[in-house]
Amino acid sequence: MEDGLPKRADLSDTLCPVGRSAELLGDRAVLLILRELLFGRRRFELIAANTGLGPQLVSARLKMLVAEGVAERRAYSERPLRHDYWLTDKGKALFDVLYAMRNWSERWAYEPGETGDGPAIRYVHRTCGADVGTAKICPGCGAELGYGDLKGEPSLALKAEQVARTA
Amino acid sequence: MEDGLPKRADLSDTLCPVGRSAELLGDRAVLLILRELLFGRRRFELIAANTGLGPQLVSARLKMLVAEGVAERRAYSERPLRHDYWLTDKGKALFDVLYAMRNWSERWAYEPGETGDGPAIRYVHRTCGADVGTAKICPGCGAELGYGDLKGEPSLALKAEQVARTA
DNA sequence: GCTTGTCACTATGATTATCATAGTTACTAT
DNA sequence: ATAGTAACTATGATAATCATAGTGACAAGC
Repeated sequence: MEDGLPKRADLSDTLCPVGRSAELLGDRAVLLILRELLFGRRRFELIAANTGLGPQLVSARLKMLVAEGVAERRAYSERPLRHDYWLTDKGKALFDVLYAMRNWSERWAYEPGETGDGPAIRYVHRTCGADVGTAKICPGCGAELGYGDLKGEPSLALKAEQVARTA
Repeated sequence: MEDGLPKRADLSDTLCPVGRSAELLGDRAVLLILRELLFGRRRFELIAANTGLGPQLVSARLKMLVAEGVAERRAYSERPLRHDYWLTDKGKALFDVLYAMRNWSERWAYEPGETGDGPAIRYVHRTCGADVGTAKICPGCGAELGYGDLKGEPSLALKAEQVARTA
């Protein structure tokens, strides 16, 4: 392997929409990298450090995400020549999936008290300021919540973990 | 391996909610099995046939899903003794994630005309009858859409594929 | 009462992906 | 000239997956 996803029974041509996205999203590395990109962490080394994935895996998956049109590779410096990765519109639309994952986890994946109190990440609607909790539509203004609409505030415990990871 | 998920860098204790669910959902087999369970296909052989996964993988993942409290193993016949798998509330809540995946695919994952015309699966809100398209809240009555609220009608092309798979 | 069939699995060996670690390239800064 | 930084590539050990075949418990037909 060196150019993307594992080669298993191929589901990319199934007509089932869940099967199709499962080909892309049913991969731990991809989900973690998308998380980083959605949070605006675009540089290779940052992604590798925050996800704990080896550079070979990060490299393979980023290439695949670019090939799939989910991400774009851009030069952010000419000398020295350096590249980073940005989500395309197709990639940004995956926010909904990761947000649903986050909501599920906040409700079902923690022991009581594990995150201090309150959620692991608190999300606030940028346009109206309401704390959205784990809602799909803003409890403050009723708007649908999509890419770019929310501002996340990690709990102290999660912040500490993130600092430890990149140190 | 024989008792669940691959043993990679462990993320199940990360405080990040996306990381935590990625440990569960970042696996093609798990997503496909959840799709089957959400569609009410509960028997082992049906799941194996519809997903195209080998029985060893199906077995390992179902065990893990039961251990995680996402699914439950029930006897549906005493003689002969036969078991099938049901989603728990924790499992049913994953509907939101798979529905987000479906919505993303319908918008981004098909070539024009690939599904005939219209979506690969048409969803109708059970309580008000509206076609929900790819909305997060019902365009007919404004209700939030969750597990059990929708009735799916696969396109002719998808139906044909499903029949071919189990034949 | 013996064969065939069904269903939920388990066993096995070849193939393929992942992990940890180290190394490379192309520059900048001291 | 040496050290540092960022984005990777290379390598070998380990671990997961795939395809295929087989098992155990029963039912149904001849």
